[in-house]
Amino acid sequence: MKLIHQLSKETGIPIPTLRFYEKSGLISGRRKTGVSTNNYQFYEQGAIDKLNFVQMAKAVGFTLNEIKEVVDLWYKKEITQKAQFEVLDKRLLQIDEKIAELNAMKKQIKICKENIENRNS
Amino acid sequence: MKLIHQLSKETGIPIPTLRFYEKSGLISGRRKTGVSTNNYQFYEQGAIDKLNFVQMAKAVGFTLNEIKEVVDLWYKKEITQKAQFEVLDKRLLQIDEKIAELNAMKKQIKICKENIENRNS
DNA sequence: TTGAACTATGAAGTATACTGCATACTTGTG
DNA sequence: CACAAGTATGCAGTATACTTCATAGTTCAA
Repeated sequence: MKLIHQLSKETGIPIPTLRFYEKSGLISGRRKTGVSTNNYQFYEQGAIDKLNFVQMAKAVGFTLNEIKEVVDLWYKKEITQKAQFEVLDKRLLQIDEKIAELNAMKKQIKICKENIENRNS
Repeated sequence: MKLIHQLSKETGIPIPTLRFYEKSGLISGRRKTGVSTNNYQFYEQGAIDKLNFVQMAKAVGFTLNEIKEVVDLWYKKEITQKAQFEVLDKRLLQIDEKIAELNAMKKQIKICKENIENRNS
């Protein structure tokens, strides 16, 4: 049960960005039951898990919408198993494509390095 | 020696985007020597190589600026070999980080799939 | 109890990467 | 030689993902 400040500290994501993510539907807190004097939102471990995933996915070029599709079914039972697997399997394919592209880039950069070595020797 | 239309066809990148890339310094054509009636830019194979690299790098989350740093030394001799290697090695590290992140995401998504399977059975 | 720190909300601003529009000139085909 | 298609240029507009600002209310330590 963390407030936004602590969530920010634990994930390294600035508070305004977390608010933006909340508004975008990526994470959501809830008010403490029985407290009506404020509107402070409390977050659980699940929010941290989601945010860690968001950071990884962003780093490899997924859009927030693509990430949201996965994160949305993190704890959901409403949609069918088939529909859930469709989303997840699509992402797994994208991931493998990205890994292949990264390996192709490595190859390309290594060729580039060899060219530099050869013409400077 | 291709005009922008053909460059677009061969890479699948829309002409306005190619113009944007040219303005950003990612690619550059040159005018046919001796022709002064127009300002048509001609591109060589190198432009295609660069654009293929750009597309891969973009797909895995590199920014145009990061990509430009690599592409800039594609055919350049001016900067020192050490400086060139620095840029390239930095990108190689980033690539390995991204691959690690993609593998972590795969693991996460597979766990997510297992959870779905278990709670629906 | 007061003031610093924290929280919420809404609206405006910024950076990146395009995307479209208007204009104008050039080239190739029937 | 008309005219469709291609090229160049500049500027405005859009989408995504934040980031900043202004305002206002809340909590807690001294």
